[in-house]
Parts: sequence; structure tokens; C-alpha cells
Amino acid sequence: MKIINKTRYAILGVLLAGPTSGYEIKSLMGRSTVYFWRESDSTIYPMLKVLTREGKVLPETVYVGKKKKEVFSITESGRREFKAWLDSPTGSETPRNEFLLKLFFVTDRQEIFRLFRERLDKMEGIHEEYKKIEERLEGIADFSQKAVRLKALRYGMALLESEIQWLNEEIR
Amino acid sequence: MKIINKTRYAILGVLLAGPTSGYEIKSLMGRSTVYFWRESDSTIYPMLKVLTREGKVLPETVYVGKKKKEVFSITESGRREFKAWLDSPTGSETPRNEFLLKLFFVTDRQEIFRLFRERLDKMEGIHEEYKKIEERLEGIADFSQKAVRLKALRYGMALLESEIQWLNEEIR
DNA sequence: GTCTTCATGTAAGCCGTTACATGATTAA
DNA sequence: TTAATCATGTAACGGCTTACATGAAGAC
Repeated sequence: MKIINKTRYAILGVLLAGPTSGYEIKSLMGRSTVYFWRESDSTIYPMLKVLTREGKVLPETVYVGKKKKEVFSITESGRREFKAWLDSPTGSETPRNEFLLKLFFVTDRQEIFRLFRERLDKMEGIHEEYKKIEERLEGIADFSQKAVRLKALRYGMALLESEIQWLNEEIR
Repeated sequence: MKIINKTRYAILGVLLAGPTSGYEIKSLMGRSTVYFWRESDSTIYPMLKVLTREGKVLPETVYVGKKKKEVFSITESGRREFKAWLDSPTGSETPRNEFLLKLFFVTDRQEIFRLFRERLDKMEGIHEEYKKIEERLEGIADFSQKAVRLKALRYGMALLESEIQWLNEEIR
């Protein structure tokens, strides 16, 4: 079984909302999917070329004022591929949790404490960020996916909260 | 900032418990760290060579009955490097959660339901596995890290349980 | 005798990150 | 006029996975 590059689905997913340029995809992801799906800066443009060659997206040159940009629309074929991915079994990422790796090997009590403390700080920071995003999202006028996105966000927050609580109890 | 290969720390961590062969490291990881730190089969041996060249581990040929194997011990320099890693700030993995990526783009109610259902099944499966590991661990005679490892395991279980509960409530 | 486990690797190829490169437009 | 943002990429390097390879010892 081959590993299939999933960057394409992230891009196609963004394009479902309408024609978008590479730069817009990049900045949009930087404000939304980063928290659960991070793409490196340089992956978007090459992938758009590939998708164009494959007929999954359609490029078009557009001028906004004097600025030129390439916007891409998703094609029927692209929609089909996206849908097929959605329907397919969701793969698991290879687990790589450095915090747990350290915890597994640690012996010193002091060190355990430090690890928990460090983890707690980080989780609380992320929770703060999520809260801000939640407020921003709540303030936005309704759009088709608002409810699901809030749900997904609160799912993430609920998990963070239970982790934070657990860590607090351990640190005591 | 360079990405530093962390396979080395996983290996050094295993060696802290005593001299171990590549094969033993591999199978040990397959029974323990896989759940939070997965190494591909082929990474162990080359890394052991690298660590040998660097003087972090010391190889020795040992015969068990007629079977020959190379066991590796951690050196003082290796211990220092391991300790330095433990003390250093824990990096965050790049987030890559395909489940959340799908959830972010999904619009169809039926599809959302299917995603939750699929996720729930998977999380329950993992929880089952953890429970078995817990039982096995509890049955083992005390060793220096038993308490921490149980703690880490239960931390993972607690998180799984809150996720399972959340999903159940959503599916209703 | 055959299958499983022990035991140790190599090679090809994709993936992903970092750093590098370039230039236009707009806001302060 | 200077900085930030818009806009689009390329190249090098390292990491990781998959598949391939080999062979001995012990269990059944």
C-alpha cells in the first residue's frame, strides 16, 4: 500500500468554497487548519500544478486592481476525488509524541514533575488560542459549515480540558 | 533550526536498562513505544551504526547458545546526550490529523455521523488494547519505572475515555 | 521437514522542511 | 520611503516507508 500525499485533499477541500489562489489557500490554512493539519509553505504551489495537470483543478488568471493572481477552481473530477477520500477509511498517523517518549524513559521524580509542568503550560497556551478562535467564529455570520467547525473546535477544546485537568491533578 | 532525528533518543532510552541488541530494541519498541512513538523496522540498525561511530554506544558480540548477536551498551557520552535531550524543551509534532481535516470540510450530516462513528470505533479499539497492556503491566514484578509507565498509560487511557465520551454524546 | 522467530541489514523513492529567490503593491 | 503583505515559486537535504534480501536456530 502506497502512502498517498494528502496535501491534495486539503487543497481540494478549500477549493470547495470557491475559486482560490495559492496564496489565499496558504494564508487560509495558516489561520484554520494549522491546528490539526499543517502544510509547509512550499507545498501548495507545486501541488496546484500537479492537480492542474491531473484535471482536478482549473487555473485562471485574475486581476484584482493591478494585482495579478492565479485562482483555481475545483473540477467535477476533483469533486469526485475529494468525495472518494471523505468516504474512504480514515488513516491513522504514525504516532510520534515526544512528551510520552520522554515520560516513558524518565526515572527522576523532579524530571517527571518538570515534564508535566511543561506539558501543562503548552496545553494551556493552545487552549487559550482555541478560545480566541471560538470567539472569532461565533462572531462571524452563519455560513454553511459554521456549526460543524464550532463542533470540531469544541471537540478539540474538550480534549484539551480533560488533559489539563489530568495534569493538574498529577502535579497537585 | 535543523530537524534532529529523534530515533537516537528512543534507542538510547532503551539502552539505559542495559545492553540490548538491535533486534531486541525493535521488538521491545513494537510492544511498548509503538503506541506513542513508532519507528520503522529499518531505522534501528543504521542508527546503531551511527551511534557507534559517534561513541554514544559500544557494540559487543555475544553468543547465546550458538546464536550470535551484537549487543550495544550506552556509554557515558551517550548518557549525557540522553540527559540533555530529556532536559531540553519538548518539541511539538507537526499536527496531521486526518479525522479533523475531514471534519473541517464535511457538510453532509450523514457523513459527519459516519466520521464520528468511525472515530469512535477506532478509539474504543485502542482503549481495549491499552486495557490489556495495563493488565499485563500490573502483573509484572516491580521495576524502577513501573509506576511512571502505569501513570503514562493511564494518562493515555483517560484522554481516550474523554474522547469516547464526547463522541458518544455527539452520536447520541 | 517446514514454519516461525531470531537476527541484520540495503536500496529506491517519496515526502517534507528549510532556506533561498524574486518582485509588485499598499499602508504608514 | 520603508515595512508589511501579496504573490509565486525552486533547490537541497534529510527523513521515513516499503520492499527486498539473507540466513541460522529452534519449535512442532
